[in-house]
Amino acid sequence: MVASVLLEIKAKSVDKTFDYKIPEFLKETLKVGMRVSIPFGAQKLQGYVLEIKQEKSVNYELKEIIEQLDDEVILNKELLQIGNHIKELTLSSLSSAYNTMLPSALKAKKNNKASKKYESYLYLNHSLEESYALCKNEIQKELISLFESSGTISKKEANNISLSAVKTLLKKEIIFEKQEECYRLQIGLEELDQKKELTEEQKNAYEEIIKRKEEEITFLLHGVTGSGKTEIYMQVIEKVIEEKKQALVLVPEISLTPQFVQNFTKRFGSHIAVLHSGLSIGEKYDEWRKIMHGNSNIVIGARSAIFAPLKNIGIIIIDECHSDSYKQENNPKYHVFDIAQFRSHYHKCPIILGSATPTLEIMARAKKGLFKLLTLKKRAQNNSLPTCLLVDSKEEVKKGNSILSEILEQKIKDRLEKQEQVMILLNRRGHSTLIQCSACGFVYKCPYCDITLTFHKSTKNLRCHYCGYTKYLDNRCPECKEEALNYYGLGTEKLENILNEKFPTANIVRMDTDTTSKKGSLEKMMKSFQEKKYDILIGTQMISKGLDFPSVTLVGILNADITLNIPDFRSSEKTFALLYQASGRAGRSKIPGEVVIETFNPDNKVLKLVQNQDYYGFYHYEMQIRKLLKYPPFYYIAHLIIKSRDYEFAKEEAKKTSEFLKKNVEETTIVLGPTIANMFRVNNVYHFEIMIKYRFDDKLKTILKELDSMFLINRKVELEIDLNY
DNA sequence: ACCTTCTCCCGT
DNA sequence: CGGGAGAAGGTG
Repeated sequence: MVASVLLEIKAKSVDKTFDYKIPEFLKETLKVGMRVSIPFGAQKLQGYVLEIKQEKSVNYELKEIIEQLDDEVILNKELLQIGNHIKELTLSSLSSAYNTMLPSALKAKKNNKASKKYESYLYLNHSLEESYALCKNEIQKELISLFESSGTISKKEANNISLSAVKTLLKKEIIFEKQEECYRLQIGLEELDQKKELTEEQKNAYEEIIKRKEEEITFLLHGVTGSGKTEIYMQVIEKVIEEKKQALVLVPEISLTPQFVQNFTKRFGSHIAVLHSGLSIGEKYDEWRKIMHGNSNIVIGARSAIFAPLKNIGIIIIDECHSDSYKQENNPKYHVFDIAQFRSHYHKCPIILGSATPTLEIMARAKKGLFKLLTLKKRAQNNSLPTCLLVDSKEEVKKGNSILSEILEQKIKDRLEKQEQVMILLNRRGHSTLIQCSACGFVYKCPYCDITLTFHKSTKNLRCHYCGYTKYLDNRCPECKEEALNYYGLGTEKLENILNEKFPTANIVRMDTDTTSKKGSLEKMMKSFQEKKYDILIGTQMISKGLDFPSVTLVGILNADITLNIPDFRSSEKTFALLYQASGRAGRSKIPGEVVIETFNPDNKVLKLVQNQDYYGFYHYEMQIRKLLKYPPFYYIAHLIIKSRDYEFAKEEAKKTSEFLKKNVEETTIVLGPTIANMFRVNNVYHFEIMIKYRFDDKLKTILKELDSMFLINRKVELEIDLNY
């Protein structure tokens, strides 16, 4: 017997299967979808068995499989198909598709040796009554009583009660111990919550979804911030679970998982699995196996959780569906929604897209009738949306308030006195983003990328936010040796220092990737803020979406222009969503909320629309622009990056690529570029980009595939294709 | 991905 | 003609 094996190498040059002989001792156990270890040239590699057949397809002797690496199938039929789907959608290699779908414990890297964890469990040798009778004292009886509910207890737990009693019972063979697989992650059990009464609007949405719960259909649940989308999700899930099906819930950021997990455990108890990048390799592996073995009926997680190996999905929920975190930045550049659609078709179940600010693409499809639109116009407890104030930073600078406007400072003071909470959004981490010597004009830049270095005060170093280059900062200018460095550009770290000076009695916490990278720190901060141990929460965009802190009555947004000025056709949309979402964190209980937005462009149309919380105003305004400039949703965009360490080479290849495309695409397709990419030099690699705008072009994919294979020949230059730009 | 073979250029 | 560097080719 022969196995076709796909190597676990992401490179496209080996993206095909190789045949191996199945040795006698594996004939019974080896199945399609398992990993094996195989000889490949002079190396020993890992691969996935994609096919098992009787005869080999080449006319020479085959090498034998060395070892079977799994005792169960890890790529079932559906996952195998999803891999092929990703390959087609993104033009990536099949191997890189499977690679992103599986937890890293199942990959061949050196540093992820997570194995199954075993723990000792105790069992009774006799019936409960007999066991009680055999006991010599009360402590032993107490131990026996622990077996009443489930028939087994962990030895660790038992030892905590009485080490000696456990020993005695074991010795007398009243109980025995057995090693069993266990799961590392322990989700704290909460007291169960009752479900909430739905409002009229919520009930309508709920019923629409339930009516079509066996169908392959996408709902867009468009509800203002605080309209109670989560409650609808939970009641739909309840229905799904009743029918012995499972729910897949996706959240955009790890910052949102603690809140979701807490709410869901309160409602549904313990059969919840969590998958996100905050877990250790071992924990992720355990959660994955828990799902694979059918031991959880709700999965909550970030992007890659869309691949959770559930076998009978009843509902897929993509919360805050506008978030760009649902698109993977590196290869394969897939979008979660495309995978969700595949699984929705496979399991015949609905998808719910939830958001207060759907992207134009999503809303346009809903308006066209491709998605079923469900709208929630009111906040759930009937409290009003926050009032919103635009402050002109130019005027403030004139008054000498370079960072906090007078009015925002006033309002913060007021909330502190009233013991209400404040959130401040500043979408830039670090201390200062520009360090310049005032004596000679020297500016610190990354030696490998075209970007200024950001100063991080707590570690007293300068960092490149692109390639990770780090350098200790001396107070002396490296050029003229003067001690005259000036710190420009505001980041969250500096803001924290300033607020601490201005409000010395307030407790302030900062949440960004720098303060939440340590395991569990995010959960801790969230909990402390929820318990009002802090008065002010400072954060980057990770605090903007979905969080529900009822005591927050004031939201301040500093330097709202940061996102607006990014050179990207989606910058308006991103700014609108970010600011609207952040505003929505205010006034989520009885006390009405207020929002203060500081900007250098108070007359900007997008900011005005945020101020009025006018989603449809923004939608119609931005749709006109997109139509005029031929951007999505009116045109699709394919985006190419040509990169090389050799500047001239990259430039030349990019030019040739563009010419090739222009010659071959449909007449209605527009090829723009090559131009210097946004981040032109990263890690000393030069980037050029080409943008392809198209509406109907059946040939395009074939052309791009051809182009891709042409680039394989030359190893000095690389082509990256993004079909869902 | 990695190992082997091929090719080209320079040196004595 | 040997040696070193770098590109090209192949792996079942």
